[in-house]
Amino acid sequence: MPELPEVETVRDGLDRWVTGRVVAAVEVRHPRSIRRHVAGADDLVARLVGRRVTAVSRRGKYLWLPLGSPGDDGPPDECLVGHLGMSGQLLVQPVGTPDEKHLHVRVRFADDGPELRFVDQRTFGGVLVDRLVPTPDRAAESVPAGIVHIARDPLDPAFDDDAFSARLRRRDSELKRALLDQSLISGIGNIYADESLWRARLHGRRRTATLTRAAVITVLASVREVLREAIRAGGTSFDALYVNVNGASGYFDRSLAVYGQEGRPCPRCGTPVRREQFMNRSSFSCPVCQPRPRATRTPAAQDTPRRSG
DNA sequence: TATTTAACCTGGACGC
DNA sequence: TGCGTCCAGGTTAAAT
Repeated sequence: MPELPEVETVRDGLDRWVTGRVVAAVEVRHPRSIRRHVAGADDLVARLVGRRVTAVSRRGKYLWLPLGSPGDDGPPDECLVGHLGMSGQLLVQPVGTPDEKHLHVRVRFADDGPELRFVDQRTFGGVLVDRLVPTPDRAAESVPAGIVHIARDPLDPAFDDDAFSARLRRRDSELKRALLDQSLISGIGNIYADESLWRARLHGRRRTATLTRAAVITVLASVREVLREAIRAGGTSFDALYVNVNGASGYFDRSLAVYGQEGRPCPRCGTPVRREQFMNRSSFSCPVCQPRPRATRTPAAQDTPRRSG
């Protein structure tokens, strides 16, 4: 599933393949993929054609391509925003390559070179054109207007560890829930939350208000370690749903300690990894390295029975 | 106001 | 073989 490492891998690929190119034509094949562009497909196309992609930026799981205008050297005021959802792909394909089954948006460039395709099986992702606005904390930076509520991600040099620690500890919530809250810290999804918590030896149901500042810093260090390793591996691919812009899979799935490893030995202590239900998701952890906090040991928190078969 | 839950969506896996 | 059900999970509107 596309979390920060997968999105960063895509961003890096797009930067190499589309930055500096001018949009010649756009084809919207599935309206759901542009549902967040409320003005509709015609407006989206009109805002893209003739614009030059000046860069490829990212915050958390969001990507955007700032759009320059011919004859205007000023900073871009609009951008093409993309979110991959659960199964979205941004592919760079030679013109004439057979269409993918779930190809929803195609962008052709004036140089007749490889085209950009948005492919999405489950259509949770999408693209839109949005205004670029100054970030609340740094006026010199800009982000798409629709994602100003998204927090900086932990690999952002401007991420403030102390401010995050203070906000986290003020919350009356659970640690994993907080790590998945993109308005608090962005880029982390179910996979890397579980892997980070395992490295930090903390259970996801640990109450945030009970964490010391040192514990929060340990969690942040684990998160960064996992994310950086995953980026080096090109992301995590369980199936064909996540690939880079050239269609290649990442291989961080070989390094996963607990996620998807139910019943297999914990790499640290050998205890079988457990699976629990949490926030309508599966959570994986080590029963010994990550004991459940006693106060939240409720029937609902018990291990999920294995599916028969 | 802060926090939690449910719905959205598709296709593969599995049981019958 | 075919049908029904479960499951994956990021985001956000709705509920608590």
